[in-house]
Amino acid sequence: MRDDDTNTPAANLALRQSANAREDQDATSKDARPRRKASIRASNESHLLACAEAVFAERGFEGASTALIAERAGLPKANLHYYFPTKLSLYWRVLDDLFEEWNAAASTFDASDDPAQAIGGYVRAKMALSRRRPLGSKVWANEIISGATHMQDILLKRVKPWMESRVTLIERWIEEGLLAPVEPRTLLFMIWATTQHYADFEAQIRALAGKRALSAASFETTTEEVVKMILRASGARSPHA
Amino acid sequence: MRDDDTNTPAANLALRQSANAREDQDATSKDARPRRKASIRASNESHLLACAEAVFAERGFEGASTALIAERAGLPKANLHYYFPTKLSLYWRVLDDLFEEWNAAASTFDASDDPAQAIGGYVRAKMALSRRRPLGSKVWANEIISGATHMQDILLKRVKPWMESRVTLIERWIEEGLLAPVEPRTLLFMIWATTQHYADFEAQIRALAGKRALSAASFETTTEEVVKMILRASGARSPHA
DNA sequence: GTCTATATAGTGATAGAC
DNA sequence: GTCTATCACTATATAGAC
Repeated sequence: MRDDDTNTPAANLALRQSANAREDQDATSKDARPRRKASIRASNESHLLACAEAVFAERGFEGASTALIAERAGLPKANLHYYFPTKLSLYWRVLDDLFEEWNAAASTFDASDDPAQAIGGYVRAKMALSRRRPLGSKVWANEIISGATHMQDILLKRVKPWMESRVTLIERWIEEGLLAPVEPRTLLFMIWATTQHYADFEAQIRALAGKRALSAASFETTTEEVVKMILRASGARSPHA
Repeated sequence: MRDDDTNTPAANLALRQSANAREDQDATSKDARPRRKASIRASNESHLLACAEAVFAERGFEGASTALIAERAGLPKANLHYYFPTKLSLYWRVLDDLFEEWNAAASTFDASDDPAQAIGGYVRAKMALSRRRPLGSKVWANEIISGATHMQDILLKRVKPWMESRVTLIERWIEEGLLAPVEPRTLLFMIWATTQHYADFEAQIRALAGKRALSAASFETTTEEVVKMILRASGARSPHA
């Protein structure tokens, strides 16, 4: 929600206020008051979450300050602490949000029984996610680099089970001769690393390959290039060929 | 130098002092004084650099504090500022150090005219570096994620020229039919992303694959698995086959 | 639900005795 | 070359008027 207006505090404030105003117009009936309040809360919270994602991405958890997040959101710091009592509670909400997106992309892995389709589709979904929400990917990366102290639960209870079942699936594909005898986890790590690189190492890619390399058209081409290379790496064959 | 004693301040102090004592024993001649002083400086500086690398890796530049770095080194904060006037100067020294290692690994790319040898050797060198100095890789990753503001010079003047010439080389291999028609930069990014993942995402790998996955023997196997997959992805053929 | 003012602790950096 | 004491500043978080 409004995840592209995280730059100047002034612009943010203007957007935020017009959004509130729009919601106020609908609030004409008797029961409007609680609905409007709820809307204000929802609007401010999601706006703060978007700004927090940007600041956590740029400076990590310890380096981020609630003052800077509030400033970007065009709100006083005390307001931020009204919605999110502690910096950690705000951070957790951001991480939780990110996992939901991760999970949505993960589900594309099961879209087909054909390994080339499944893996190709998953790589495309991960590349699209890197493109659409690079800041989120950076927050995740920062969290893992810093030791993943706040993500042990997500990793162990949510990500690990997903990985285990996908490992089993990949092993079956190998047995059926549809994939080269790869180590399934190594393949999955390679997919994650390569696709997330286009979000996390954006600044390096820009410096080395020029910003045109990150244009929409170029990103499409790169995505298909990555798909091709990952499929070759995994030795995927069509089941009916 | 002593890059594995960055855990407890007490242990660090003990090691540091015994190192100094060892150096003091050699300082018996007249001209020993300046040499001993130089040794103290060199020893303290490199010890501080090692501890700084660990703290910058865990918390990023903004999140790291000179107090914490000094504490890990078993030195008072004022001492750190005696050797490194500002936090930024310390950070730059760490980045500079890291680039030297990056550069050493990069040179392995030119060890052979055979693309399979060159690429395979480079992947092994990068995996070995991830294994030997994961904290350094994390500092680099953190710096790029945060926008690479302090690394523009290194990226543009050192990394980019290296990449350009390697792109030309890869394009020649493709013309000669020794490589599949891949986009050279996409291949290089894939190599970097995949190999550095084993350093930067250590915590995630540990959580998902268990710590035995990061044992020495397992890492060797994984390295060869990664080499195999990258070579397949690039479609490398031997020039004399 | 908003926001000024502030409590308390930590920050980078320095002075100056040893 | 070492280290205590301290400066000016910023951090998270809260109180309490509006």
